[in-house]
Amino acid sequence: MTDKFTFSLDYSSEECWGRAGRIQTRRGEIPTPVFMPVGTAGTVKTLSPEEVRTAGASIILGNTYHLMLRPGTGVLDHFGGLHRMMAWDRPMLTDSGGFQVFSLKKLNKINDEGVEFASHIDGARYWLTPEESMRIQRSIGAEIMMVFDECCPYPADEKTARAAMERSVAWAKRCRVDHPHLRNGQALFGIVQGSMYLPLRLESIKRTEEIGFEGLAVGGLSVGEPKPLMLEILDGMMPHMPKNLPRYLMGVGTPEDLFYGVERGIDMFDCVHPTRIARHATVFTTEGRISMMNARWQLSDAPIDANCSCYACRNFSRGYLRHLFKAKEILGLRMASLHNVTFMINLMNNIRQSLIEKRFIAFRDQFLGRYLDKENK
RNA sequence: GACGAAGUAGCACAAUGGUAGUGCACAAGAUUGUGGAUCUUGUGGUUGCGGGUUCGAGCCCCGUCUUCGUCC
Repeated sequence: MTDKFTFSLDYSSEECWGRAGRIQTRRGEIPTPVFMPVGTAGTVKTLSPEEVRTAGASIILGNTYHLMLRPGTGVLDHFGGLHRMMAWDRPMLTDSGGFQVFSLKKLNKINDEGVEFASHIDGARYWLTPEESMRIQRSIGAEIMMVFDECCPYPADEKTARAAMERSVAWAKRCRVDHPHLRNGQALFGIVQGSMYLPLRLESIKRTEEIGFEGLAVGGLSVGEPKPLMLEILDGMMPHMPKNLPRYLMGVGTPEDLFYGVERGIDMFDCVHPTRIARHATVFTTEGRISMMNARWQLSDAPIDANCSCYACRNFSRGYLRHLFKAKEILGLRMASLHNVTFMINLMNNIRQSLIEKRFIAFRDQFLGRYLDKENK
């Protein structure tokens, strides 16, 4: 494998901040904008790698925190990394574990050195530092690694937000020192923090960009704040984000979020939402979200979405899928997951095409008009 | 046939003589860098039937029907 990692732009929209490009990696190309399915613990839950490929995924996520606890770096090293262990040969991105500092509140200690976790599996204590996160992410072996950051909760006062931002910058420098440009063939992305304070965000962009990374992510959004506030912060930030780097909005989003992000210049998205709600029977359609548990589908011969190319939509009725969920059959979770992942990826492909063909705004308005208007269903 | 026990929401069960509840099921929501079936809310009762006692009965008394058990 050659250690390549480049980002190039095919087209920048004149209608909005959106752009279409491609990331070249040693394991293949990632067209952008891209939606990345999340495979936290070495699997996109319920789906085989072949299914994830068929859904059209060009890259998936793995998670440092979870993989460090289980199977651990010893096992990962034995198998020569996660790609080989899970039989996924396309690109991969790993989160740094920083988010779990925020989302798993059972951490005992956080200081400038790092974070002490109590494992959610057996309570054992683990130290995670920027250097340790880099070491673990090298064992996993993803094409894209993320810096170890501190994501502060919402709401947070300005002092708390600044402290988390300062610490994230300091940790980002340590990550870059520990993991120089394409060490081990792996790229490293910085993460912008600053909570809902635009001045902090802008300072974070500047100081993180100066460190020098292969991509820049927006962290700390979609953590419970109102959607308009998230978009307001993005509006303020995006014009100041470097144009020559891929821009990654972490942990977002929903179908509508893809439009909101792309038109503001985001190139990469990841989110557990599509696969999580799928396991609870909620699926996307071009006319909005529906629950496959609803009684009204009992006698329905229709597929989830007649325009969808996934296996579930080509073969199964809503009536059958409802039965599977009511009977708690695993196939229901699998088919809903496959559909939602396929839906997000196809939607992003269409968004990319609409950008290139200079009709993004029209496509956005047409899609959201139907998707968000649930009254007509 | 005799004796005993039990009949309460679709199901399984609670409820000193004082506003009939819980779980499951059913129904509708929620879920955003995943702690793998979670959380929230809601619908649903002539307490087998008929009398009686009581200010008041799911509960006490009588009758009756049904089910289960034991014995003949």
